[in-house]
This record gives sequence, structure tokens and C-alpha cells, in this order.
Amino acid sequence: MNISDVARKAGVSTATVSRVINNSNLVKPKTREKVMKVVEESGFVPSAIARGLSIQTTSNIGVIFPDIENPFFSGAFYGITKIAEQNQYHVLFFNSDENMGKEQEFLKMVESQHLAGIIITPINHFSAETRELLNELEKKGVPVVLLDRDLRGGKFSSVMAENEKGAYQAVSQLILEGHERIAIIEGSPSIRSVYERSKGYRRAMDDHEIPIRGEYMVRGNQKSDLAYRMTSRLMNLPEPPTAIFTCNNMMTLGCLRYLTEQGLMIGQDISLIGFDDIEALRVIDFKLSVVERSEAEMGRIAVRMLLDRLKAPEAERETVVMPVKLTLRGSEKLRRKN
Amino acid sequence: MNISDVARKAGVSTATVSRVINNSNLVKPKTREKVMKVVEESGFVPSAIARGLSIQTTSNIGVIFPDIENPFFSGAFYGITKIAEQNQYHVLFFNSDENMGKEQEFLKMVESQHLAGIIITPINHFSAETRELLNELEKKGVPVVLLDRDLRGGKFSSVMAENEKGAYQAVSQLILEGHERIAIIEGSPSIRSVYERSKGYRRAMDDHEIPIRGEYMVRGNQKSDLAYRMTSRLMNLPEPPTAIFTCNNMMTLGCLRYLTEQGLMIGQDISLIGFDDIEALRVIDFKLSVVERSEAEMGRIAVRMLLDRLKAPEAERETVVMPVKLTLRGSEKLRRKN
DNA sequence: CTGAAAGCGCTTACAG
DNA sequence: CTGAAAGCGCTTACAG
Repeated sequence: MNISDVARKAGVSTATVSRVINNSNLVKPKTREKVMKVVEESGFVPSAIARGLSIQTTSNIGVIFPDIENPFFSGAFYGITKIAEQNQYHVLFFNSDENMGKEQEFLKMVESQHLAGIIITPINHFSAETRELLNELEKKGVPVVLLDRDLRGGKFSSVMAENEKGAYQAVSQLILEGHERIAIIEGSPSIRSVYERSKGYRRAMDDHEIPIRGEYMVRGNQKSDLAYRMTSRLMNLPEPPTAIFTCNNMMTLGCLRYLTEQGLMIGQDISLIGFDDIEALRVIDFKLSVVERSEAEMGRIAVRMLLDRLKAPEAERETVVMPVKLTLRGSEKLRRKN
Repeated sequence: MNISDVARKAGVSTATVSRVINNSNLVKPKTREKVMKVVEESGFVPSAIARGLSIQTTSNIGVIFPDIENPFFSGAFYGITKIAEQNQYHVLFFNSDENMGKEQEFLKMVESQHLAGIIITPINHFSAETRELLNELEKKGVPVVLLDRDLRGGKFSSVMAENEKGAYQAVSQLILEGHERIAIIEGSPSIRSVYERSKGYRRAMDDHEIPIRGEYMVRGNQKSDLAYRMTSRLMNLPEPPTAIFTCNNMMTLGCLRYLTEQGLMIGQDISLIGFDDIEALRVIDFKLSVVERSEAEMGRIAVRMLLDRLKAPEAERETVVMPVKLTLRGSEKLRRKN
């Protein structure tokens, strides 16, 4: 069943059927009715792919995230699918696995798939290749929205968060609790958002005139396992830290795993604040203090921005910065002083 | 840059370019070289959409899950994207939100998008509409794989789990610990996999000759919030249960939230075993006993099945049943007897 | 308001 | 091994 079949049955041309389907107002009401009747009876669904070839674009948006198992991203993804669905858009998802090669491979495919737009969390802030691929897409009329991570030298729409501020508040709170030996598990320096959290840490230390010790700054890679090993390194220092700030949720988990294995009680033997909340721990009232933000909302905003640019291609590119909130639940404290 | 441009530059016909791109062996090596050179230099990427229209199918597979924020599904989704990517397939994702209308809306779209195949976790075991839509797709050569949930009367490939067995083992263990007042937070009765877990509960109770009390069987909806309220109902019974078995991870969280709010210690004041593990709790060594399975593996298997059927359309439809494992961590015990 | 026809960019049966 | 040409199922500028 295709558009010609419908046209024949309705006694009109395919052009008219097409106009009816696309709600063109260049159709006489009677004709529209006649065509709609055939469409309903036959259960005709137009081929999105033929339409795509003809108008050179589709209603599919591409989403590229580095790690869909990270609850931040699955939450953002949920927000994306919701708004996309409400607007009759579909979502093509790609997991880049924090791997530059995969990211670029996917971007090259975008054009051949004629995607309407792209929401991406780029792997590397400094990747000129990724930036150029995205620039080319923009030039070809495919709007791009960055989510959670910026890209150096690019001018794209984006949805970011108050990363530095959140980290600043968290670390300041630790200082307020009397900590001086505060460690940070940083993320990759080539991820802007995570790097900004390191900056917040340094600024908080500086503002309170606490000297920063190199051995207290260890580098993770956004994943749990390395954070586990880095926590081990920290805790085996001659003078281990009394508090740790972790730069994302997965690293918080890795850190917690090590501390737990060592029998250290959070909020008693050691203090900890993490970036991004962890639902299961909140539920059981585990006293983990965190810097929170709404990941689903970030996803929703990203899609809305994309759709706005699709409607008004000349519209300004904008950046939305999601507010963060420091939620204190007790893990920032220390009962038994070391 | 399209196939005609390449053909012109290489001094051959579009047919030949097409053959080169698709690795047909009906091309003289010299010709192939000549064409490949132009392809590389021009950075030509064939239009997937034009190809799709021509051959009436694409390299996109559709995935429909009810709740991508549930770690079981994001884990399975991760497995899916991995294998899909390895085989040059792309994934169109749709979140049905446990909503039948959305599920069917999406299925109707599958055909117009010419998806190569479908992986679906159906909302309702008894939905004849969904079953028929899937049957039609199969008839049209679009293979279907069910993941985690079966569909009555359908004969589709599927990846399931040992649901009844897992529940049976969990509840038997509770009985072994001396419990008799064992409650269950069931899921929707129209979801086969979750329902099978209820059956495992009943069989375990029967086998051990423990009478089943109606007030100990409460119904959830796979979500955390309702499980929270149901736990409240259970614990406010004149004779509350001493142990609870929850039929999925989200309901385990809701249950934990209530118990925690009431100041009850898991494994001391009340026992609990849940279906599906919860990473964050494992990490902090929270003593939650669970029935585990590998969700990523289920996703990987589902894609492999799909690809096999794509290669050999006449291949038998098969069902893989993932083994489960009861992991005891202490929450099945009771320190202070009620 | 409506239709004939060209065009979107591929693939492939057919002829050579 | 290669090419001309029809076809996939839509949309839309153009003519009426």
C-alpha cells in the first residue's frame, strides 16, 4: 500500500494525497475527506524513508552519549525521548563509550542518515575533528546541541551545568566542617564540565587559604574502577586525606567501594561529597552529600532547543546553564577526628 | 556529492560505483581502485536513506523498552548498542513508559521507517494488538525479538530469564531462615516475567507447606512509588510480615525507602530479597540479597538473534533463557525475632 | 484547488 | 565485467 494505491482508490493524484497527508491547506475539504477515508480504511502509513529522500531530511534526531549506563545519561536520555516523542520525532542513539573513534564514526553517518539534528556529549573538549564535523553539520542545516560538555572553539547551542559553582560549594562546605586535608578525584582534563569541577575545588581551597597538595589531586576517567584505585592511592598516603570530593557519580561509586572495603564509615572515619546524586543511596538514607542537578530536565531542554532551531534555522544559538544544588546529608562531617 | 558525481569523476556508471561501494565482486580490480580513489578523495558517503528506499530496508533496528531509567533496561540497552555497532547497525530507541498506546504508536512507525528488525519488551502479555502488529512485521520480513517479557500466543524469538526459579530460590531461602510470614510485592499480572516471579513465590510456599496469606501478596506496577505505598500497607497489617520478596529492582527501591523511613534495619528487623541487583548498594556493601542475571548479556544475545534471522530469514525462532543466581548478602536474615 | 512530471540518490535485472 | 534504464515512494514547482 503506497501513495499511488491511495490516489487511485480515492480517484485523485498522488500530489493531492501528499497534500492531504501533510496538511497542506491547498486542498478542498471534500477532497480531503475523500482521501482521508481511503487512508483510514487502508491503514496507509507513508514511507518516512521515501519522504526523507525527497525532502532531504527526516524526523530522527541523533543522540550520542559516552555511557548510557551512567544514571546521569540514562536520566537525560529519558528526558530526551519524552520530548522527542511529544513532537513526533524519533531518536537514533549511539553510545560512544568515551571513544573518539566511535564518536567520529557516528558523526560521519549522521549525514547519510539525514538526521534532523544532533544532541551530543563530546568525548574531548579539545577535539578539533569532532568540532569540525559538527560545524559541517551545522553548515548543512543540521542543528547541534551539546549536552553536559562543551567543545573548545565551537559555537553551538548547549545545555551545561554550574559545575564550578557546585564543586566550590561542596569543597567550601568540607572546609567549613574543619577539613584541611581535602582530596579530589578529578575526571579527565579534556572534559570541560568535569574539569570545571576541579577548578571549583581549587578556587575553594584558595579562597580559604588552604594550600593545595599535589598528592591530594588524583585523576580518574569518569569510571568507577579507576576511581577505586585512586581512592586506594589516596588512603595509602603517609598522611591520607580526611575528606574527598569526587567529580562524578560513577567515580563516587568507585570511591565508596574502596572506602567500604576498608571498613571506613562515611561521615565518621572519612568525609565525602560527590557530584550528582545516586538514587539507591538516597532511598536507603545512606548519608551521602551530593551536588545535584536535574538530568532529565537537561535532556528535555536540549530537545526543545533543537526543535526551536529546526523551526527557526536563523535563531540564535544559546546556552542554558542548569543550576546545581548542594544537598547535605551528613557525609561531609567527621565524627572521630583523625 | 552523490553517486553520480563519483561516477562522473571516476569515468564509470553509477551502477559500477554502487557495486564498488557494496563490495560486489562483479567489478574488475582496476575499476574498483579507480572508483575507490575518487570515493576517498571526495569523502563520499552514500545516502543510507536512498539506499533504504531502493532496497526497502535499512540498517536500523528498533528498540522499545518500558523504562530506560531502570538499570536493568539501561544495562540491556548498553549490550544492544555494543553488538549493533560492531555489526554496523544503528539503534532507534523508543521509551514506551509502560503505556500501551505509545507502544503501538511506535510499532506502526516501524514499517514506515523500514527498520531491519525490532527488539521489544512488551507492556502487556495479553495484548492481542501488539501481538498482531508484531506478527505483521514478521510476515513482512522484519524479525522480532522479545526481551525479558513474553507475549501470549505469539511465536517470536525471545531472551527471557529464569524468573520462577529465581523467585523460588529466594523465597525458599527466606523459609530456610525460619520465616513464615513472607510477603511479596508483585508486579503487574499482565507482565509475564514478573508474574512468573509470583509463581515462584507461591510454589516455594506450597512446597514448604506454608499457607499463603492474601494480605501478604500486594501488587505493584514495576515502579518505585507504588511499591513504597504497598510496603506501608504490609507493615501496617495487624500482623506484619517478617520478610519481603520484591519482584523487580525499582520496587525493591520503593520498599527499601519505606522500611528505611520507618527506621527498620534490613536483615535485622525485617528480611528482604529483591529481584535484580542494585549496583550502588552492592558497592557500599549494603547487605541486600538479590536474584541476579546479566542484563547486558541479555541485550547482546537479543541483537545476535536478530542479526542471525536477518542473515537467514528461514531460521528457526528460538528462546534463550538466561540463568539467574541467588546472591545472599545477609538481608535474608533476621537478628531480632519479631 | 488539482494534476503531470521531474527529482531526491540509490540498486539491480537485463542486455551486451 | 559494465552501462542504460527502470524503480523504490514520496514532494513540489509549475501549469492550468
